[in-house]
Amino acid sequence: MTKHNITITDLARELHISPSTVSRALSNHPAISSETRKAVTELATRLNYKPNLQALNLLKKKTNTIGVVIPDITSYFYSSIITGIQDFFNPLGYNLILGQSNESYEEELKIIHTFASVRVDGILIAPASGTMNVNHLKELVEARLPLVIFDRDCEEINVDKVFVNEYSGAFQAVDYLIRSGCSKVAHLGGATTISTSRHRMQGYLDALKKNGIPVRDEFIVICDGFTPEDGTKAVQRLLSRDDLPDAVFAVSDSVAIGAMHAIKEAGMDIPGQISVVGFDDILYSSWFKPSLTTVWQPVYEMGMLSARILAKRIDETDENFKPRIETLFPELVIRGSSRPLDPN
Amino acid sequence: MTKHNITITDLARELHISPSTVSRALSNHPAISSETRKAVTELATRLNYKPNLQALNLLKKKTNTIGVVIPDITSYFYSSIITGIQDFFNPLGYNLILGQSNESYEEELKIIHTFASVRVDGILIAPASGTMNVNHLKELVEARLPLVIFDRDCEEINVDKVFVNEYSGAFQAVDYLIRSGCSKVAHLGGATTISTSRHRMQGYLDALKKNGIPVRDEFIVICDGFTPEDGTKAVQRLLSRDDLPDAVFAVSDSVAIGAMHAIKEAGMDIPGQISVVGFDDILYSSWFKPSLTTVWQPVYEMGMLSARILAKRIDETDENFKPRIETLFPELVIRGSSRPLDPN
DNA sequence: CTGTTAGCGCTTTCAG
DNA sequence: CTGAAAGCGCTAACAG
Repeated sequence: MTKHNITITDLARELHISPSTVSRALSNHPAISSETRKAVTELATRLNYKPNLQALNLLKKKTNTIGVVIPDITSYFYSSIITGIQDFFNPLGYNLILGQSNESYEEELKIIHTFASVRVDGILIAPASGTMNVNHLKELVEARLPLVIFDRDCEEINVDKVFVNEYSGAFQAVDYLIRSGCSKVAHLGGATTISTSRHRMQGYLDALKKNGIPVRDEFIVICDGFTPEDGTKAVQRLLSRDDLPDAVFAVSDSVAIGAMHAIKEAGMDIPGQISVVGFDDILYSSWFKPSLTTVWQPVYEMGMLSARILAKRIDETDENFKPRIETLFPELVIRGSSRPLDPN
Repeated sequence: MTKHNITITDLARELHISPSTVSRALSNHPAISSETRKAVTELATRLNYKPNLQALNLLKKKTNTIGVVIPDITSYFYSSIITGIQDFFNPLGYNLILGQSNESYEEELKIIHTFASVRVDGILIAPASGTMNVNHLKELVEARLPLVIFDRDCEEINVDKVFVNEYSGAFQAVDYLIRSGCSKVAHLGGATTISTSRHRMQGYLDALKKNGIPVRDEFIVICDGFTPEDGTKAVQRLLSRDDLPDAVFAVSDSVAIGAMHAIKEAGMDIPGQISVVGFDDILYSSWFKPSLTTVWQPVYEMGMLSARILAKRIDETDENFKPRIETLFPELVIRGSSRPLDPN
């Protein structure tokens, strides 16, 4: 497929002027006669000239591209974040290149390396759950490549970060469950390698404590993953015991959906016998039966804010680096899978 | 943020050799003494040298980036396609840049233009529903920029295309509904500006015809959009009449979910009184109550195949262009929202 | 086996 | 107001 993109030199040759003049005319340089400017712009549009950004990049040492690394683009959560990032960066003339780690450290590493080679202007990353070693991120910092971490924390690395306050979300959820009359609240947790799962667990524990309810280890089940099937399996362990919980706080909506399914299969009523609360507020959460009470996260905002912070860092000239850590607050959305609060 | 990425010239200076020798050493050129090669590679790794792909791009007139334009990254359907595209292109050293049209022609136009400026090696596009004028795509073809259209058709433009056979999916669904004992099958359709909606409608009509069932206009409702709310509204119009359908074939799972909700609200049993079938097989379709019978689409495969075809076109040298049109086949997934077939 | 040169497309001094 | 020249980082003839 041979194609010849027309260049500034083509225009210059055609008009019998120098490439530099064409360049100036096109970039609205003041010192250009209006005639030549007109001639140039006219020819340019006629020939459908498009500036070669590659050449500019090389010259300016800037690519106007941002690398985004996420575990899974298929999830509503991360794709919404991307939308936020894009809505911030596109109007500024930046393009996004995407990498999916699939929760794998090796893939993440590879992505980071190609992003570095491509010379992206900055990187936004939600680290994979499999990422224990963060040397690849430290390298970026040393290379002074602007980096912001979002959603999941990497304690060892000191850069700009944007999170949702998972702790608060979990606390709100469990505290509400207790106030709605539940006293035996179980938790279906996520892998403790992920900071978000840990913080949600902590919110759960503290809400129990605040309400004077002792923690019962048998009411805490760690799921293998975040699928409904994982939720089903986990809740079945809970249901197989004599002493049943009267509420389940799940680490994610997906897990909660699986849990609801198993509870209904076991012939129990939601929320009559067991209340269920999830986390995320996924797209269809209000359309399940019963509709799912859950914790909404400001995902789009998280994308926007991460992008804004990164952009600032990219433009920054001064050297003394003070990392910024921003936290956004989630909100409890009460629906049909849990009991209403006493109107008192 | 000042950073100095080390270059091939830096290495050359350090080792008192010429840049070209360094270049050759790094690219495993045969005519290089093993000593210099060793010295170069060692220094390169020590200094953490990363080739500047921008420079290479300029030289080779190739960016190793692919532009992908989709209406909405947030949908499970399109994000799965992206995964397919990525899984094909990443191993080949290509990066993806993403554009979301939000179903708007203007946005699509803007995206296409920036992609052209960035000099992507090829473009994959699922046209926006708002795109009636396709001059921007024609321009790409004229500029000899490899282009493949997927998911939604643009009849006027003659390039490689990859689709799912929507007609077949719809036909299978409706034919099955009739064989399961339904005779009054309604259709909740999508905007007829979108080729997929039209083809699904046609499959519905032909399945009725094949089974000798007359088409009843009052059983066809076009939804305003693809949300559950749209499905709810549409099905309510159906339920407000005297003569009720005994089955509903919805243009998408999302619409079907809204429809199911409204039907249950109206106190009717699914599938006892009304069967419901959707289209897409979204992530949670088996977790609704009842679980949703639907038409599964080979989304990941569609992404992969589109990517493969684009890659071929990019590598192609010869000029005589024969567009390829590929069709993938969907499959009916029978679940709880419809009646089982008589086992005969 | 290695150095020199030119050039990818563009901007930007420095001279007219 | 315009042109010539240099250079961003790299590769690829062309000479040695």
